[in-house]
Amino acid sequence: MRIVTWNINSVNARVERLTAWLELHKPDVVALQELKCTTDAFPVDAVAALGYEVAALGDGRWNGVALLSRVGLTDVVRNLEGQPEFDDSVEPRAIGATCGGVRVWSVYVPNGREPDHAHYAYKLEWLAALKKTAEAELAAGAGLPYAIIGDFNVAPTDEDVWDIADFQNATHVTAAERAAIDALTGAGLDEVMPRALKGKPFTFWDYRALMFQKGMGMRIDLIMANDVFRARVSDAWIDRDERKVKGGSDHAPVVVDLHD
DNA sequence: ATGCCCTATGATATAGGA
Repeated sequence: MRIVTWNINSVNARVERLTAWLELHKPDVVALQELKCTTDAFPVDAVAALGYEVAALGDGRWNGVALLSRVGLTDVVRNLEGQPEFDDSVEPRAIGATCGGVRVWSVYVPNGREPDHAHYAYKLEWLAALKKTAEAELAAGAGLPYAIIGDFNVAPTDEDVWDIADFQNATHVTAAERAAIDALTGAGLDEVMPRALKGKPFTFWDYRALMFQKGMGMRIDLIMANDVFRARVSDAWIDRDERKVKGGSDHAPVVVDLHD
């Protein structure tokens, strides 16, 4: 079983990239983030033609998450338990479903903007709600393989950015953000570390200033999974080739393969 | 020190991304 998480940075701007990737790598389950479209505007027909069911959640301009599956898609849950609001809005940043016997969540964690910005406090509250949701589901669950995958907007260690010296007073690397990721271990979730196919195992490279060409990336798209899931992992890797293509997203797909 | 690029939108600028 092949599962992938990919911040696609507008699903409609990249629908041809998406379908090409699906045809080439044949994933069973796909978690997308940053759809940048409404739920109704998701290109359902394009992926249905390749055998995928879709559960999408979007409100238009920013954010937006989806799950695609060709191994069943049931028990869909939209938003977190007690998900905090920003600007009086519950933003479309989380969707969960059971696909082929695996419980999967696609999440797009708030960016945080600046450490003293209200968005940063929101980010930490959001991660706390994510933990609560995971704890509640795992406590009620039937021992299914369980994974929260997506764009966490946190680099778990200093090795996960090109140069920690460039991140003074920056988000994504603060102790509080990393503690919020570490706290997911309390819910029974630990990272599945992907392989880099070349260079460092980064998953995001800013479009600006030739960051990709200079190897200046970050590892912020994560796979957080329970022990039952992790015991089935046969491989995990980052498709940096997809970041190279003209018209690609600024994030690379992160793939995890499970054996039966 | 700042912007570089890319996206979507009551668009002819702006906000957001990280």
